Amino acid sequence: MVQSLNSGSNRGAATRAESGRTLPNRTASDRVRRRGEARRLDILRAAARVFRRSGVAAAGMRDIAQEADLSPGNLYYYFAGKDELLFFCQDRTVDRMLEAAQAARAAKLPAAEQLRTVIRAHLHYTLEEMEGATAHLEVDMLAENLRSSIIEKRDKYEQAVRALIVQGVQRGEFAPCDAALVARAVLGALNWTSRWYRPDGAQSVTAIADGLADYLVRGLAAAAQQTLTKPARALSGGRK
Amino acid sequence: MVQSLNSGSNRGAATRAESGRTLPNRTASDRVRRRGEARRLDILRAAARVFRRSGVAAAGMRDIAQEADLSPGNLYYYFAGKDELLFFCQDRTVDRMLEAAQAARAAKLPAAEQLRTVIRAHLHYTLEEMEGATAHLEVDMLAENLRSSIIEKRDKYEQAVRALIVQGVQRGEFAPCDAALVARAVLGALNWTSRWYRPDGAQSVTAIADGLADYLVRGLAAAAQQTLTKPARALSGGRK
DNA sequence: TCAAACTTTGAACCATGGTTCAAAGTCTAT
DNA sequence: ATAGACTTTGAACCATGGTTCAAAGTTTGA
Repeated sequence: MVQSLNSGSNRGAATRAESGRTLPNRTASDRVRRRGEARRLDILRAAARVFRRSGVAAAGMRDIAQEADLSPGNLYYYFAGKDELLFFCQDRTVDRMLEAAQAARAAKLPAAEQLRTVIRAHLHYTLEEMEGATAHLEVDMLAENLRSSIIEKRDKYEQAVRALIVQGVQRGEFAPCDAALVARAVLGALNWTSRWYRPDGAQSVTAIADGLADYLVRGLAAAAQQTLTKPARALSGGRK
Repeated sequence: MVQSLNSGSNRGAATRAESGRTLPNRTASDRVRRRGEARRLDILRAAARVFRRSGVAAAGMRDIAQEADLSPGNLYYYFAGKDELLFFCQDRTVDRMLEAAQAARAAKLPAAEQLRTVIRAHLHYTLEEMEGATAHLEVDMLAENLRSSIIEKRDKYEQAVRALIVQGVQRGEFAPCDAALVARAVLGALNWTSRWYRPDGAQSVTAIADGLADYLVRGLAAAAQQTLTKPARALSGGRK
């Protein structure tokens, strides 16, 4: 879960850090490794930025290298290739979202609030964190071996959201519904934001999150308590 | 609007059909032109199929040619290139959806029913018609000139949906809301279906459409009439 | 300060895939 | 049947872009 960032091919540093060779002084090589990982993260963020800006397909390794301030060839010292770059972007993001979903589900809150929390987290990780890991959505570009791993986690996340809805229904807080379908509708509405959201737009991410949550939760709320869960916010457009 | 299918580069037939040259017998050359257009449509459908199967980026001209039963080079006799192929796919689909949205809005029906109609049409054109013109969603691949045209129509469509929601609110059939955001949420939920829908899955397209409509409309319905507009369907999964 | 390990470079390699083209095949009108 | 228009072919062209690599630069440990 900690996902030390170097699981796949690691030609670079950090590999032989474990190899028990009684190093007289461990702090120094630790510093090297630490720096290496930091570098990797920087590169990853740069890549995510380019992915977001140009789209995964159009993003070239040369572009990414430039954005990360290093030579094209040097990229391959830190990552095995574009696939791995994309993979880590996606993996980090989906991990965060999964965590958030499971935490929300465990929390002692009304189902509506749980869902709200998930929605907020989802948009945060999709649009803000990790330079807006929009890459999360383009799984098709990965080679089979990497892809399946992401798909699996993605499915797990979807299950978590679905479970949250089912739970709400069971508690009587949500109206009965086709939870699988609704979960997909919610996730679709959320994921689609990456198509139209612009960082310099009128609405902040949290404003968008709140607005979407209002609508998406209302469609679920059991008729009786509809107005109880949360007073529907006024119809505004550009509150910061 | 009729979009005679050959607006861009048309090196092939149909171009000089207009050239006033007093043809002794028009029916014959008409037949040729007719056949040409039919062929173009076949190719377009084949392309759409490949786009859907492999994704726009991964779909190669050679694949498309094979799917359409002709040689790679021959494709270029009917279409200027991959861009144009993708363009026509998208253009046809968005035209249909726009039509449907405007028709629905003009119809004398409760807002909830109007929205239902749009949702059904949207999914129909996205998942079924035109071999499931999933291509509709990948605008980023087109060159600037073609892309802007599609974007424009797409925006127009979004406006139509939004207007429909606003209208519902004004009539008091929908609860007040941020119509722009809700419209995007609805469209997101709909467009996202192309990521998970499988023709051989348990639910038919109309079943999915109904299910989504139930949820998406309920989130809009004014509290008072909520149960009036449509009795919420039972929670089923696989009705044909 | 020296050797080993770690980084960096950028030019070159190479597969992929969109596109072109000249030659050949087929159909239509007379 | 024949000229001319319409189709088809598939090999070759070429730009793009991911990737490799050998050599050079820098840091670390003794």
